Amino acid sequence: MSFDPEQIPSRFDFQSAQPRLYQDWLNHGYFHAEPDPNRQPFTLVIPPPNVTGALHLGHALNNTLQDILVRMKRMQGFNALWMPGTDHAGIATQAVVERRLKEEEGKTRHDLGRDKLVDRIWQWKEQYEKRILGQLQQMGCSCDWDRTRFTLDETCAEAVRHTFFDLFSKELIYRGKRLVNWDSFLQTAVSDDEVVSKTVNGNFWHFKYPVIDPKPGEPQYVMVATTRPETMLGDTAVAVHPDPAAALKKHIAELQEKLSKANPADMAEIKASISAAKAREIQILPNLMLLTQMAHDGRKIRLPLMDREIPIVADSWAKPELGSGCVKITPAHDPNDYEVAKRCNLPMTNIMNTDGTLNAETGPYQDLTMKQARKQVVADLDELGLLHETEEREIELPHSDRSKTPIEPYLADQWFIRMDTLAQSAMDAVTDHRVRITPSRYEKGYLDWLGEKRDWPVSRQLWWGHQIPVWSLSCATQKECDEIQQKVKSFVAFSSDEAAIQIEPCHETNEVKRIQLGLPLATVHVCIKSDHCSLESDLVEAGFVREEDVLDTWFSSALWPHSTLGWPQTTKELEYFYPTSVLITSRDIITLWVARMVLAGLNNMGEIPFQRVFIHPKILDGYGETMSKSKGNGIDPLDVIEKFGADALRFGMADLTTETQDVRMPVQFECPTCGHIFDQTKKNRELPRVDCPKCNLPFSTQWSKTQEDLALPRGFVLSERFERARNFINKLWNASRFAMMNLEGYTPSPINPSDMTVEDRWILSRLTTVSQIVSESLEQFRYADATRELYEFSWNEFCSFYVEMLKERFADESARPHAQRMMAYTLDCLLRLLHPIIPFITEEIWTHLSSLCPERGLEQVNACTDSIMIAPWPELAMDWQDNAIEQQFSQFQLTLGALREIRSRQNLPPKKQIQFSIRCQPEFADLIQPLGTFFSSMASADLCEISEQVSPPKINATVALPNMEIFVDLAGLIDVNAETKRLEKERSRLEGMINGKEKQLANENFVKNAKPEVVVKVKESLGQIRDQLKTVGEALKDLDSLR
RNA sequence: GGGCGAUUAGCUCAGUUGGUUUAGAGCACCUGCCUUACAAGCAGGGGGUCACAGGUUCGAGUCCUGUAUCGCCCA
Repeated sequence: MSFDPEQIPSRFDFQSAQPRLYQDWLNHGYFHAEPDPNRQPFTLVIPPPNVTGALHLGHALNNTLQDILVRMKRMQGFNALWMPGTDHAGIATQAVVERRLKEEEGKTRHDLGRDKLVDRIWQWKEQYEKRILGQLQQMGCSCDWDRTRFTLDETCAEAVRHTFFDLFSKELIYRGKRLVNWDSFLQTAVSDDEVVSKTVNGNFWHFKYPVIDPKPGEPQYVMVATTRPETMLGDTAVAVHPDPAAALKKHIAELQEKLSKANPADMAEIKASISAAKAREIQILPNLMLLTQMAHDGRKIRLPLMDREIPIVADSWAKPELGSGCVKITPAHDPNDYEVAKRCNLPMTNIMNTDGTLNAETGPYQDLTMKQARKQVVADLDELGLLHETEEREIELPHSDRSKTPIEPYLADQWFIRMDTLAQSAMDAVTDHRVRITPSRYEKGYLDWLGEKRDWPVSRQLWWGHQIPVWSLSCATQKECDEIQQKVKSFVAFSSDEAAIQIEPCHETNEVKRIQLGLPLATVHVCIKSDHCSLESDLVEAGFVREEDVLDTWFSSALWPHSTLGWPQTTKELEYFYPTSVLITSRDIITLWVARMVLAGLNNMGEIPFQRVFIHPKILDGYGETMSKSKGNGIDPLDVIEKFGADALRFGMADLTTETQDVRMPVQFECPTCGHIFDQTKKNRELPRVDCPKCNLPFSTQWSKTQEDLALPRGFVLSERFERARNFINKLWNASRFAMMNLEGYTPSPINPSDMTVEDRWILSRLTTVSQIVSESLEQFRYADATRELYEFSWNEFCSFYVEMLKERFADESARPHAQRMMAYTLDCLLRLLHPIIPFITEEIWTHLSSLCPERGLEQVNACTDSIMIAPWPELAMDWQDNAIEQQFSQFQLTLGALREIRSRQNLPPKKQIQFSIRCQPEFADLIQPLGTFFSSMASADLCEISEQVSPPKINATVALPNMEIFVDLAGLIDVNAETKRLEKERSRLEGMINGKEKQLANENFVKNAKPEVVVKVKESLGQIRDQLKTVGEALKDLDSLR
């Protein structure tokens, strides 16, 4: 292939290059990995994005980091597998589809039925999965697409089923009545993690419950208060503290303790609390003590409206320092009351239907919604004269994160995973560092959460998900129960490898009550291991009914590292690629996902799922708020790719990946009409149309709804933070372009060390250091360090110095072949180091470079690989690191900088050639001399003389460097004032430093205590600075004489 | 209430175990340049009592304590 380097455009056309290069990689199968015992594997599983919606910037960050790592490992020779896939995200996806169904067709899921709804969700999934995978591809992700999995596909389903069966058999899964967070809109239980607390305006109602047959001196009523009066219909007790006097005393003591440590601002408030508590000791304590006694005597009160006798119980949940000191107990609808009921052995009365209306237990209130019932209950109590007071106050109300409706605590049948041993195994794996979490501070949260060992409720009353493989049948008597078990075991297809039985006794332990309520004695559960088993039909025939509920999404995600590799089948992939090497994810799912993967991996595989976990930062907007579509401050990665290119997106992402936990990214709008970029504000980010402040023309946003708004051009939501990366890519492109323009006639040959110039040795030394730093940084997930190193090196060393210095050598026929080889080799290495971060541009340049120099190398010439993707990772021999050369070069750089500064201060025209001389020791002259000619090309300054004996020209500008004095001949040019100003500034800087150092050395303690080498260093530099000051002083004197 | 983290230039961030010539970068700003790789560029410049108050130390942006503000997570 031949091409004309002059034709290369001065900007990288990423829009045309990206799809072309990506397709090329796909065609060559570079992303695909097959087990190969002769090579070492490196495995990553993608945190499967959920199919609810398109990817956002957080995903872009997450996947960029994974791709960088996997591309580097691939180049390092590992057999690298990046396993891709998506997550079905049960509740989230079903909620989205249901909402659309409602909005567009006015239907509910029940109108459609299970199968049809699930069909709809599959359609949604197909659409979004395609989009998500497309986004990953546009970002350049090198996933092994042949192995793409979905948490609801057949392979994953088999893994889920096996796991469920295994845990069921070990009795680590059980069904029980538990108080769950009930989402009455979606009609499912949601886990604690899916609940968010919101502060809303509410009321605090105070009611009087009449005491039954009060004795003389005893209160007529017990006062209780609640924010949810309708729940009183389900009250089964009223509680009072078992020792209110002691509790109140303790409370006061705690307040006093707090007061002693408080700062003045808070004191008044605490003092007020103390006096209030003390007043209580007088006003309400006697009454409470009386009630406590009544509780012990088994006295009862009459629950109004329901006309039910309920006990007064003694329980420490009732706080004597709060309200009336008594609290109503609604076990089936309040988590705290539920605990009280368990402690006091109280009945639990469920008053709610799954749709949030009241059930038959509530008599006349049946079928009312909670809201209606609240109104009615308050009115009815008021009517009876039992409403004491209504207070207004702000209350914390839990809401479902998915449907945004208030959560109803609700007593329901749920499947649970017993966490004690499983959680412990996952804790041990991190404690003994089989699994290492980076940054390590996140270990604490992981261990704390698992340490609670709370059983994990895994059933969800949804239709989208893995349906629980359990068939159940209730029985009324023990005999029936035994017979049913016998029958199940007699089925032809039954074997204990394929099916397991659990007996769940009725939660109602009171036999009389149980029979009264018509509850079964027990329920027989049969779990079947595999699908399509004839056992299923046998069971159904015998009257068993399959559990309708599906499993929590995290159940299937927990298996991801092994299920994607084919478990429970013993595939060659599983044997070879498991355990995976690294997991990269964000901190909000350490507990939800990471912890569960560890325990599932240990349970199913007997081995950890990954060796290392890297937790990356979270991207916030310029106001420090989480980016989200619902706020309008979300940046679409595709917009960034379209405007800045995928490489810029990736480089930008890597560049902000420091150890910090949050990074801010100010968000801007870009006007589609005039291109003006301006800050997004909390106000304009919510508008359906925005007027450009520059051209005044409106554009549409994600909020546009009306025909009129939608017809407007769409404004981009972007961040200027990607400009730095885009500019860097442009710089690299142009440096490479320059290289191409000068590689004509290149002949491959090993590079002869004796031909090497100072700058050759310098760039090789730097390149060696840089490649080492980049490898180490990426190995330790210090992405920002790697990008910064590469940025600095590419721009400030390679472009600003090495390429500049090569210009002259390319023009010299005799120096040209060597210079070309050096250029080809250096660029080659730099591209390889950059490739994992910016794969597209490096591949494009690689292709160009290879067409001009198909064989290149340093000590040895090799044919380059077809693609940079499969080129080896640069590992330069450490011999190339040369401290002396680097020091020499930095002396040159200092000199050049000084010359440029003088030119600038003196306002000399760029093309005006100047002369200068250097006075220094011979050893320094030897350093600078070989680079002398570059002063001319890089600063239009000719070095006339360099020696110990140089005497300054009559009219000159002087620069005092350590070990060197520079004199720029300014005859006929000098601006005395400018020069005087410059030197005076320099003088005061030097004086300041001398002052500081002298003080330091005058301090006996410093000289005595500091490390000797530090003291020596200070002394040395003081000497140097003094010399410099002397030079500056003399120069100023000379200048003065010119006035 | 508990935990984690942040606070460094107008903005976004670096600053490796305390000690290189008294804090760096990008953007923004000022000056001069279309110097045949790059104006998304080149050369130069201005701008910071490192949130505040104590402490440890010969020496603190860096370590300790407290305070303030902000963010996230958990209850």
